[in-house]
Amino acid sequence: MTRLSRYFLPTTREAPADAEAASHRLLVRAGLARQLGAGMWTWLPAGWRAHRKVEQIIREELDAIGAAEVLMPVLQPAELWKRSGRYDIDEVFKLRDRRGAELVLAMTHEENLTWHIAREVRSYRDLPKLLYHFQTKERDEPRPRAGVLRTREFIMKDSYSFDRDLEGLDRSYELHIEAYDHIFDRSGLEWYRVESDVGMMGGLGAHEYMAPCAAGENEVALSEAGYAANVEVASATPQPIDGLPEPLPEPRPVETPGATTIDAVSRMLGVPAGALIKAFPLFVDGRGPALVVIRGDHRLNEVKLRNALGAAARPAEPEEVRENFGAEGGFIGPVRAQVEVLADEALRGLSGLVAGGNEPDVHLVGVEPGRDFKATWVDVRRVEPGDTCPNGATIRIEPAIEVGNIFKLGLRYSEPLGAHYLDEEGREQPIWMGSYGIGPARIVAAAIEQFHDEHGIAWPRSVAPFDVELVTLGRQGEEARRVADVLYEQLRGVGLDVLYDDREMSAGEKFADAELLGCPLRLTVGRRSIEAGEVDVQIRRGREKRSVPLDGAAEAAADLFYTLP
RNA sequence: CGGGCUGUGGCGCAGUCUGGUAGCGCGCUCCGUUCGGGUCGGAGAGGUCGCCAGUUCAAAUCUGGCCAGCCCGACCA
Repeated sequence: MTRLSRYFLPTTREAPADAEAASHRLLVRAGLARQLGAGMWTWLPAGWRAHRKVEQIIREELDAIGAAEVLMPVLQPAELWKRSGRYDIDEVFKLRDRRGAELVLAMTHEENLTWHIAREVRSYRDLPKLLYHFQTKERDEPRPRAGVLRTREFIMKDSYSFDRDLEGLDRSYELHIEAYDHIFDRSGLEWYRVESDVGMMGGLGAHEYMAPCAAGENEVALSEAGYAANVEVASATPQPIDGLPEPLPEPRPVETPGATTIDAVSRMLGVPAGALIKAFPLFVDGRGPALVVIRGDHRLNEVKLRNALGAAARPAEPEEVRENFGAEGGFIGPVRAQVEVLADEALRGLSGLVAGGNEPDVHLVGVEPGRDFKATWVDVRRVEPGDTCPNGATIRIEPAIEVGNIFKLGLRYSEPLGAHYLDEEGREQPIWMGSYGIGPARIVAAAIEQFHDEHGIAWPRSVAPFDVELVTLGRQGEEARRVADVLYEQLRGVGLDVLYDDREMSAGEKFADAELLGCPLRLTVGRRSIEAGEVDVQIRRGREKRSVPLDGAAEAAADLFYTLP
């Protein structure tokens, strides 16, 4: 019996002043969730229903690939985390119990599960294993934001795969791709599986599932030819430069007093920004000073740079720049540089370029990479909209929220936690692991982000809190109330989840609330429709109105419901 | 962690500059009215002005400290 008169669905006319993201505003306005503190959210009944619908889709698809659900504690011994080397991560919440024992609140559960696997798995016959769980994860986020998109405490589905070898891991990974593709299709979202950075943790491969939306924290490079990559790792063919200067037989110094920016040099010399060589003096961990150069109209991608270097790097300090280049920032360049030079691929084959002269107020014109300086060629620039993807189509860049990720962990946890097995020859082998996450709350939020209008949410039917909102305009004792009471039972009888708005309120308020909550179908029973022998139906997405005969209305509603996106 | 902003009935805000004992809209309660797109009218309830200290005859208002929240950036294995 889900009667709105007794349900807890506190809708509001106005959103909290500090809510900016559409999902944040609508989660609150539609009565789905409330904030308790920074990055701490309470799911109210209707919001929790949506969350659970997402969970159920995930369960079904993971069960379908042979994964089995478990439950693990949030509170864990710090010892495990010290062993895996994750205890020092700032985001890990740490605490002590009354005896002073150190504990952590888990942000993921690799240590926990690997610990058990290490104890229980002995033989190659015990592998592979696919396990998953839903659990509250805790993260001391530096900056919670955008409603439930980034919180300090949230429920995450994590799967972990345990295999005999890399080939086995590849199979588990492929199984997860299969399951995840189904999950996100069923969730009704627009989504992309993108290549992603394997991060500092190493790893053998990773993809992220991204849902484009305005409030997204990530950027994805997409093309019509099916290219999809996180901008952090995206590669593309650059756009050509218009008006490149004529090549010179050798670099020639020119006076460029005070021109320390790309823009200033470009204007002073009358050349396009793309004709400049932008130089970044660096200090590479364990290697010392280096210089990375890219095209003047390009931007450096720090993730790609880190991957190209195979080490972390920081911008060189001003003293280090003077010491190594004989000039201040703005006038340094790769020609006759005394340090290791890395040059972005986009510079390869160009000539007639302009570079810093490595002396104050001087640039060099007519520079040709390869001829005038030697460099290691690398791909470290950020792709730009309009670039050409590897499949030959034009790149566009969209903000997106990461709703899932899959990651080939390799031996990252099995080694420190001692997860081994004996192979057919009786030799001890490490267990190959993968981990695979999904944030149900982010799917809920992304659905709202992607599907809303000025009236409220327009849920995909698979995650809507209810399939149908039944609105009666009749008061206690009126016929419209009696008819709606019957229809409510009939709708439930045909298997629909129904929210029944039986409140004694004006029609306008009930309609407005129904559109705010955004169930795929709204059925209205009032005196007018009864006299016509009909029930009025509104399809929330697009707000299309129809009528169906009162007789058989439940079946008609169900038939219509299953045709909706 | 750096930068910016905000804390005043449940929500959204004004009042703070220029100190004089708190106001508006929505919501809520009651009465009447209306009844298929947030009806209309009337009467009410509800506030330690984020917290602590200081200045002052007097502090929402001035000063100092603290706390919380939001936005941008850094960060987000």
